[in-house]
Amino acid sequence: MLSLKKYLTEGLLQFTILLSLIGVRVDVDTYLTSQLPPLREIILGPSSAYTQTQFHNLRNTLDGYGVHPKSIDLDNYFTARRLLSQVRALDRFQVPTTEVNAWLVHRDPEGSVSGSQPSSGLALESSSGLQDVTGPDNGVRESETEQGFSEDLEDLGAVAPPVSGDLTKEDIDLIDILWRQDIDLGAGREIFDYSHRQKEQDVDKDPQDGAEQEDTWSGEGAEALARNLLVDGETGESFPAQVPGGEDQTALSLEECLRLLEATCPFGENAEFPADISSITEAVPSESEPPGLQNNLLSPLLTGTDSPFDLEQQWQDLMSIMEMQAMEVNTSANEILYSTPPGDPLSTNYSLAPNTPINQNVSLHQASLGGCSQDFSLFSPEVESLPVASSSTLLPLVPSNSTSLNSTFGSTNLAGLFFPPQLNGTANDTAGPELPDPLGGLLDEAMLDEISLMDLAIEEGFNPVQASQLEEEFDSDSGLSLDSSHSPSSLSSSEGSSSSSSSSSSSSSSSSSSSSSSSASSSFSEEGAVGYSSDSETLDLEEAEGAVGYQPEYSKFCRMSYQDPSQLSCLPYLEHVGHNHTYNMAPSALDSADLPPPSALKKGSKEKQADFLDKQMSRDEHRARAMKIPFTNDKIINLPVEEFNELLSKYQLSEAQLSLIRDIRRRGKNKMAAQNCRKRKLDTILNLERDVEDLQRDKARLLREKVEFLRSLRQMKQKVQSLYQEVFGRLRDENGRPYSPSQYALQYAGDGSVLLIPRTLADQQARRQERKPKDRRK
DNA sequence: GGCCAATGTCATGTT
DNA sequence: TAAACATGACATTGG
Repeated sequence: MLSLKKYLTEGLLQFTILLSLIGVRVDVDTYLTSQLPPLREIILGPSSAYTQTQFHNLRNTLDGYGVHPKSIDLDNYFTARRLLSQVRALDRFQVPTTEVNAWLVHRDPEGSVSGSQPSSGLALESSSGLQDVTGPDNGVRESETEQGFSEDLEDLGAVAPPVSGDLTKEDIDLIDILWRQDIDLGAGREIFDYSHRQKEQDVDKDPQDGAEQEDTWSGEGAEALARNLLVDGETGESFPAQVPGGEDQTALSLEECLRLLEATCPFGENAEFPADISSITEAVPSESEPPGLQNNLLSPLLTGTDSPFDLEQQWQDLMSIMEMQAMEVNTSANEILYSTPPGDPLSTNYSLAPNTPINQNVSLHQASLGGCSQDFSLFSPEVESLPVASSSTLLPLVPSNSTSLNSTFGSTNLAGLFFPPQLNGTANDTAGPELPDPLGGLLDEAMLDEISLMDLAIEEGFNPVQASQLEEEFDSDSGLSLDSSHSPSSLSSSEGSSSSSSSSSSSSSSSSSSSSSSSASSSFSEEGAVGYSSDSETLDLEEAEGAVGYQPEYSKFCRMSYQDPSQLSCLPYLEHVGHNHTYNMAPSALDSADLPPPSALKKGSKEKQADFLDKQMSRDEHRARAMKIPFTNDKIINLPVEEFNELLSKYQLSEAQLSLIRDIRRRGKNKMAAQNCRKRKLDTILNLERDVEDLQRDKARLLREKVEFLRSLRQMKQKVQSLYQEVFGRLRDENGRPYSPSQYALQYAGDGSVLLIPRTLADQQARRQERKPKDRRK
């Protein structure tokens, strides 16, 4: 709850208030107290971990906005952007407003990112945010929008009829203004400051200052809206002069709502905004169709049967677009966007490649049916195929203790096993195991060996019930995916694990040797060194793909960087890995190395680059430069001792310089050693982890096999029992009377013949055979 | 301001 | 014995 409060910032509150004012019920408590994890996860969407990544991206790409990652305004920024994106998505997909409202309220910054769960909020937000940066120039976009957006509405099932040809010049001007407003950084940034915005709102509420803007919006509602709008001096955007009163709540259209929201979040997507505004203006005839709007607004997504699309279709569209927007960020978005033929509405409006497959079905189902799908994963086909009755029916076979089972399996007197007590009369503890074995030749030797193995397992504390429970447990553990039968590659992966251990260790040694002998850059290029973060990504990828086994390629990604961190910084996504620890640096050295000359106030690009390199330099590099060491730290560290001494002898170095050089060499070597050590540790841990997984997989497989054996054994026993009863029941003495089971028993002879012997004799033979295994054990 | 992961550094032991 | 390497422990930094 506390974390949620953090996100109930001003923009969010304003939006919530607006929604409530226009009649949408905002039942925050219901949502907050909702104990439905799937819904929560769907709504929560991104986690802080994900947004952390976005910090990097946004900081790198949205420098113009100047939003510091730690700035409290960043929350407003993300919230507002997400709100805007979702509101804009409303007209395209007819997502009810109430659903958007729920997303807002439920956003939890501490929620975990789930790759399989569709995090709609941030997906839109991040992709759009980056899209802003990579966005094309206005001119191209303008033409694209004019051509395509109205068709988009038609194709996406917008409510209003297509109006592509009805765009007035005012509309186009408005679009242009809004684009500039989005691009314009000056005013928008200020609005994110809460106090500043508060002041602005105060000013806006001042009727004296209420310079009303000329209404440039199309549609009937625009006039009414214009009365309440003020003009942003810098962007030309309309701001709400005052919040509509309670009587006019229902009259506030979605368009007005969007504009109000837009006023609070000037960082909105400029890529699609004009089209969206027009789309909402025309696609949602808010005032002319109040009942429909109300219905749309009040009908949550899960019950949206009135929507032009069914629920699944909406989710699929939404998710596909979000993913494709994300893809677009990573690829050359502009080319995709503007090489798209205008006839393809989807790709035109959403900057999508026309042929990009929409394959979010699974994710969408997980989104809408999250809880169920998770639960379903517990019931793997194998578990379901394992009948519940089998566990229960196995129960009679479960020995009360290990010795009884031993005697059961060891005894060859099947009559004592199969006959019910009332039938054979030998079901007492003493007589039963000692009965002779009439059907001893029925069981295969190999099967008996397996059964004896099962005995060992049982003696270790496992019984069939536990085995079945464990089996179910392992099977249900989708994360481990221990069921070998489920994944065809499990055995091979297990083999790969053992081989990978050697491979990783060998590669480890090779990497360390190369790192010590070769230059840093070469080691970097050869090893493709990345930090631990990439390791985790690789692991996540493996888990996401369901591949439990060790991937030999893993060690390649597991290599640590042995080179100067500054080289890592060349890779933007690894910037956070290459820390520049310049602590403990002597102030003099720092000063002499870092302080720019006074003339450096006007920095050129080269100077900036030099500054950047300076910052990337390590502490020892700074020291070496300060002490005017005439060779590079690479040489100092990596040269062999002889060459190193030779190098030192070539120069006239002071004692302080020599001391520093030796320190640099020692520290540099130790640094590499520490990196090697940590890499080895990590490799060891990971290998152990995989070994554990392999062992667990083997254990689960053995338990499954045991259950299967017990099941087949039970079936065989039943068959033998029925046959025994049938044969015994057909036997007649001289007088034509049946033999008494308490006095006679059937016994298989060694040659396969069946003998009818007295029970006492059978008991004696059973005792003898029971002694033999005991003697063997002794 | 605390937590955590990544990294650097030192001391010490081992090869 | 010196050099290189390994490793635990601690410090620092940035998110």
